[in-house]
Amino acid sequence: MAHNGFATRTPRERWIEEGLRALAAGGPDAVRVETLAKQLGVTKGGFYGSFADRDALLTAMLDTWERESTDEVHERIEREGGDPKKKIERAGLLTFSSDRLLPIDLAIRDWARRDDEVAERLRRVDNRRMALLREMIGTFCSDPDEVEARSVLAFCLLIGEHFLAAEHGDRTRAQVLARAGDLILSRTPKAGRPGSHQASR
Amino acid sequence: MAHNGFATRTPRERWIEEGLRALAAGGPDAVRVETLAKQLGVTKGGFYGSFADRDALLTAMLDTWERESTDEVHERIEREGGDPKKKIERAGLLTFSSDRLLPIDLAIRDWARRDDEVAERLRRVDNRRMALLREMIGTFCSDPDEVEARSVLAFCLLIGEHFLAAEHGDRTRAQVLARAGDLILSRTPKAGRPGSHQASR
DNA sequence: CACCGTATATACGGCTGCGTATAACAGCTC
DNA sequence: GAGCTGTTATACGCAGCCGTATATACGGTG
Repeated sequence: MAHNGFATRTPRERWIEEGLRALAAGGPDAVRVETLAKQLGVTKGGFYGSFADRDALLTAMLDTWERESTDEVHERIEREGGDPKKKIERAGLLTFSSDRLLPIDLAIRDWARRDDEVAERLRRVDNRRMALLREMIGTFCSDPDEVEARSVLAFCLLIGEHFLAAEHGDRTRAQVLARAGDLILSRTPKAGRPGSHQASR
Repeated sequence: MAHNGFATRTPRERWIEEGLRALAAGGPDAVRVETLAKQLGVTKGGFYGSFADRDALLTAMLDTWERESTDEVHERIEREGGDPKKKIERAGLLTFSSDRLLPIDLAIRDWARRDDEVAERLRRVDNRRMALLREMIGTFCSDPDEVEARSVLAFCLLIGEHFLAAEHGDRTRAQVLARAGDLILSRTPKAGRPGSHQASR
C-alpha cells in the first residue's frame, strides 16, 4: 500500500516517552501537549498526526507503562533465577527502585484514585505483582491467609515507603526497611498468634 | 479599630473547606479560585479579600490540615484510653479512615513528592504519628530496631493500602488487613530470625 | 432614611492550553 | 529538478483561569 519512505521527525514513541517523564514529574495535569513539544524542541504541529487528542496520548502512555511494568519485569525475574527472597528483592528493585519506572508508578497510583480507567489498569498490574509475591512467600509459609497478609505487607511497604515522610532518628530509611523486610520475609517459629483477624460474618 | 458590624458572607474558613474538598477530589491542580467560587455559589470577587492570592489559600489549607491531623487526633486518642493495640487502631481510624481527612491525607502525600514545603509539613505530621506508633508498639516489643521496623510496617500498611489496587480472591481487603495487622502488632514467640538486616556501618 | 464602610458582582487584560486550518518543508521517485 | 506525499511550523478561535479595577448591594449607625 503506497510506498512510504517517510520518517516522522518526532515519532509516537518520543511523545509517549516525554509524556511519561512529565507524568512522573508533575502528575497527569502536567502532561500538556504544548509543553511536551517545547521539551522536544518542536511545536505541537506534528502531535496531532500521531494522536487524535491529548487523551489519546494519555492512553498510549498507560499502554506503554502497563506493558513495561508487567511483561518485561516478569521476564527478567524468571530469566535470572535465585531463591525466593532474592526474586522478591529483584522484583522490588526492578519496579520500585528503577529511577525510570518508580516515579511513574507512584504518579499512576495517585491518578488511579481519581480515574476509573487508570484504576482498572493498575488493578491488572498489581494483581500480577501480588501473584508473584504470593508465589515467593508461599515457598516458606504454608497458611494461605498468612501468605496473603505477608504479601500485602510487602507490597504496602514497597509502595508506602515512598509516601512516608517520617524520619527514624539515628537509623537510615534503608536500615529500617531491611529490618522490616526481614520480619515479613522470614519464617517465624510460630505464626503470629491468633488474634481478632477473623472478621465475623 | 473602627466599629465594625460586618459579617463576611463567605468567610475564610469556607474557602479553605471547599479548597480541601477540591484537593481531596482532584489534587492541588484542582484547587481553582473560580471553581471554588462556583461551588460556593458566589463569584471570586470576595476571595481576594480573604487571601492575597491562590497560593495563600493553599498555605491556609495546609495549615488547617496540619492542625487537624495532629493536635486534634492526638487529643482524642489520649482522652479515650484503651490498650496499646486499641489505641493504634483508633489512631488509624481517626486519620486514615475518616472520610474527610483520609482523601486529603493521600492527596497531600502525592503533593509532597513534588513540593518541598508540603513535604516539610508532611514530615512533621508523620513524625508525630510515628512517635505514637513507636510508643504503642514499644509496650510489647523491646528491641528498638524491631519497634522501628514494625512501626514503619504499620504506617506503610495504613497508607499503602489505599494506593494498592490488587485483589485478594475470596478474601476481602478488610480481612487481609486484619491478618496483616495481627502479624505486626502481635508479640512473636521469638523475634524474626536474624537475617541480612544489619546493614553495615 | 440617608450615610458609611465593607463584601461581593461584574468587567477587564493577560496568559496558557487545546484543537483546527493552512502553508511551508523535507524526502522519495522518476 | 519537477512532482508527489506525508510531516511539521505557523496562525487562529475558543475556553479556562489568575489577579485587578470598578461598580453595586448590603448591614449597621446616626
